[in-house]
Amino acid sequence: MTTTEAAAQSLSIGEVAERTGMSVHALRFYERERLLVGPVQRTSGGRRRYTSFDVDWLLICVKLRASGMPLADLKHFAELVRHGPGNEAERLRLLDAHRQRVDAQIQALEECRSVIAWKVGVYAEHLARGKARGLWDPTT
Amino acid sequence: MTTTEAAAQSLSIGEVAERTGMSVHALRFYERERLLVGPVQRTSGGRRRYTSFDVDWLLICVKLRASGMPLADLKHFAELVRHGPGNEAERLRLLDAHRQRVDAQIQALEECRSVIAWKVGVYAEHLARGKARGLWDPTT
DNA sequence: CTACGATCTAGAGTGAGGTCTAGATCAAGT
DNA sequence: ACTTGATCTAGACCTCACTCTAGATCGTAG
Repeated sequence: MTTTEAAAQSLSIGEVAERTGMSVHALRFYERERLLVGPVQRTSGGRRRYTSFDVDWLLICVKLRASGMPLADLKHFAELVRHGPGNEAERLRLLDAHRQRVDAQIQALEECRSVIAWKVGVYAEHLARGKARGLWDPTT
Repeated sequence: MTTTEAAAQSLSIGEVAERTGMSVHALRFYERERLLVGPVQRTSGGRRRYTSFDVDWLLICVKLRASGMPLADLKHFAELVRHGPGNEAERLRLLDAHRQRVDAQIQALEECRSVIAWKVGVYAEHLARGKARGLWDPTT
């Protein structure tokens, strides 16, 4: 076996990049910016070793980022978790506020979608009816 | 009456900013970047006068941007419309590709939403059951 | 005529979120 | 020992989409 044996317990930065879809650059950047709950462990040689907790946290980060949470909020959330139990109410507020923003975003996107779909329909119909007929309103 | 009389036909940049939700800076920027279909008309004094076509186009731009279309694609779309009839098939392709991206984005957001909602539930339950109990998995 | 706000231009600056580079070090295979 | 590829650090650099600045001009109200 290769590194896969020890990997059950800890992963290299490259392996974590693969599993999370982040780049190794981004992983180092996140650590520098204190976006992780704890500092990442190191081998005697100075290489990072990520635990499955780290990976789980990163997977959550990926979801939060994908849904538009700014890094500042992510950092705040990481700080809360870092300070341990006792601030769950604030974590809840943070996440719930974000959930509401995501809901709003989905709504907005669905509205955009229908506008776009309508325009797609206009073009499709235009093409179906045969090409180029005189006055073609560029805004429709 | 103020400017509202002539405004039925053409609007100042400030009025357009109000109606589209864009800033006057952004409006000038869009023009410089050739994101509008035509050049904006000017008064003898050099002030911009926007037609209702311009405004309609800008409202479409706003929707496309809000749904994540990059300015480069918007520019391409503007070019196609600028070159008049004959390229409707390409316009259709462009818009339809974007619609598909929007669909994917909505799907992704809904997935994020459910992950977040689940975590919100975890915190809510934790709080409901009374505070701080020993081993609290920071990743859940 | 004077003020004053809105607009003009060219170009510099901003903030978010990474991404890349250089030069060194580590670890594994042969 | 040598080669190769992954990783290390600090810090420069990048793209995107605006946003702002300075200094001039326009246009309207008083």
